[in-house]
Amino acid sequence: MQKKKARESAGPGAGAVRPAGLRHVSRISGTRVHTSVANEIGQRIVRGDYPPGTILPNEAQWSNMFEVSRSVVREAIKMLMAKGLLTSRPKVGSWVEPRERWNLLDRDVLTWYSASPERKAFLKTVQEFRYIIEPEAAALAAARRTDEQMAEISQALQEMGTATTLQDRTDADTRFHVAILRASGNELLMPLGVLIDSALDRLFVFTTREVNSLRHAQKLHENIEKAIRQKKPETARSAVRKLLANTDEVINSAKIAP
Amino acid sequence: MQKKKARESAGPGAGAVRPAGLRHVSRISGTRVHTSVANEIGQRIVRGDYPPGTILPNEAQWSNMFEVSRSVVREAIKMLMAKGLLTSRPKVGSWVEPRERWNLLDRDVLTWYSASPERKAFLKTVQEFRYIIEPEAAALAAARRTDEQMAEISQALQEMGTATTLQDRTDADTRFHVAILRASGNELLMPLGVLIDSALDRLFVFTTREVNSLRHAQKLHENIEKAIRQKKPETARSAVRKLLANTDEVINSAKIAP
DNA sequence: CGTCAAGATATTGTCTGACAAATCGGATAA
DNA sequence: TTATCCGATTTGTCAGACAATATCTTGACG
Repeated sequence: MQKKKARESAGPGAGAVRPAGLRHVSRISGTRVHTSVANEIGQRIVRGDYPPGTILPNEAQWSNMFEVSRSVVREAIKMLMAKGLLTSRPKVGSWVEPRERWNLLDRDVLTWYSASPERKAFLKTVQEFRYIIEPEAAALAAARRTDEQMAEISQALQEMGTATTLQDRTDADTRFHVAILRASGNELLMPLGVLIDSALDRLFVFTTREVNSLRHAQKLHENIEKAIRQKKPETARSAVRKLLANTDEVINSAKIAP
Repeated sequence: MQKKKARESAGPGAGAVRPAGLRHVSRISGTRVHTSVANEIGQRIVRGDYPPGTILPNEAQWSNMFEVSRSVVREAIKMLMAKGLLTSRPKVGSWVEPRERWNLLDRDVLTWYSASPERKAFLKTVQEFRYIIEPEAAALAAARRTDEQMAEISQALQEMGTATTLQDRTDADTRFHVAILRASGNELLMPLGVLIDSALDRLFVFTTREVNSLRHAQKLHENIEKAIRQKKPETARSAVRKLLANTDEVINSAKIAP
């Protein structure tokens, strides 16, 4: 999982001892420069620094700002273009596309989005979305899962139970939910795993849960696993709803962290 | 809507009178070369020419194959990378990522996907997905729609009714459904508009519907609009389900077109 | 014989500079 | 006033060079 990497703080490039001046984009070692530039620009756009419709600085300006070559800037811009964040035309430059064109379900865009000012609202939106998707996914999984897929789900559940650190537990939790999406047999549901990933990652902040709460959550997960194992779609559906309701409670009862 | 553009057949570049040889990628005038290259490579990947795990030709080879510069190839590859189709590393090259990493809900990927061999299966998957999403979206819309959003929905409906060509009708149909997604008030639902877009586009092939069938479909749409207008979530939900069921019927009763 | 280290090698990553193409805006002409 | 041309700006494309990185090979050594 590249989640770990994403969690690292991005200090000035580790291995970035460049002849002429330090890189003006934050890099983490091993990352390629165009990726960093794309991250930086993408984050700024999603964060709202450049509202939709705004003309962005031109390639030469980015190139100066970040002290990288124009090719790097161009490759970064192409990546953002591929995610629907912007469009360019000769003589006019690149401008930010309206939000409805953004590929919000893209892993990167979602990451940038989840880090933007309205974190609380974001989490609420994601939860609402999960309410729509996950119960149905579980129901489909209960109807169509293969034995391999079932094993994957069960294993993730077990790893949730035996996890020693909260981080490990969260990772296993994510695997559990994503495995269900996979078992649903609908390819279009799989890309939504990034959502859950992101949600649980955000949720991570809230979880200073005590043991009782954790045990309860575990039980709710077990119910889902059981329903899918026994191939009971309707039971699976409502089990997921219960889990989500519980998650909502956790969010609401927790004080909002910075 | 750039839907029109997507429907054009892609003959050898119109304005592509190049000094040395014709472009080896199909272009439509106005398109940029890197876009065409990305399209070509992306299509091949999604179509299955290069199964996941395969090492792709290297940049120099693409450059030769398409008779374009390496920078163009690189920009194209960056776009595909941004869509999760591939990853590259020095000395080893670029390889196709496993399908679950693909950003299937991306507009382009979806277009390539919908054109790939298993069209029928694709349509079925999309329909199943719509069953999950759209009823809930309509229910949310019924609960939260603003008057502007309502106007948008109603207008699309009306344009559906007065459309003279099947193409116009399909476009209005798409607008209708997307407007509902927008009115749902959940930003994450909006990107799914591309799905509906794609689905109706595919469906377009099937629709040699006679007048009666069209009139019936129109009525079903009206029911949805009415429920949202009257702010009745439960009614909206079931109205959408009825429409989708009708769509399924159309698909199943139609002979599969080439 | 196997294991590890150093070097050769292939491929992407980055830089630079140049020119082409597209397009916007204003100046000019009908 | 409207249409047309022209200049200027920005992205688009090209070419060639070198750097960084990872794989593979080869050889030394235990």
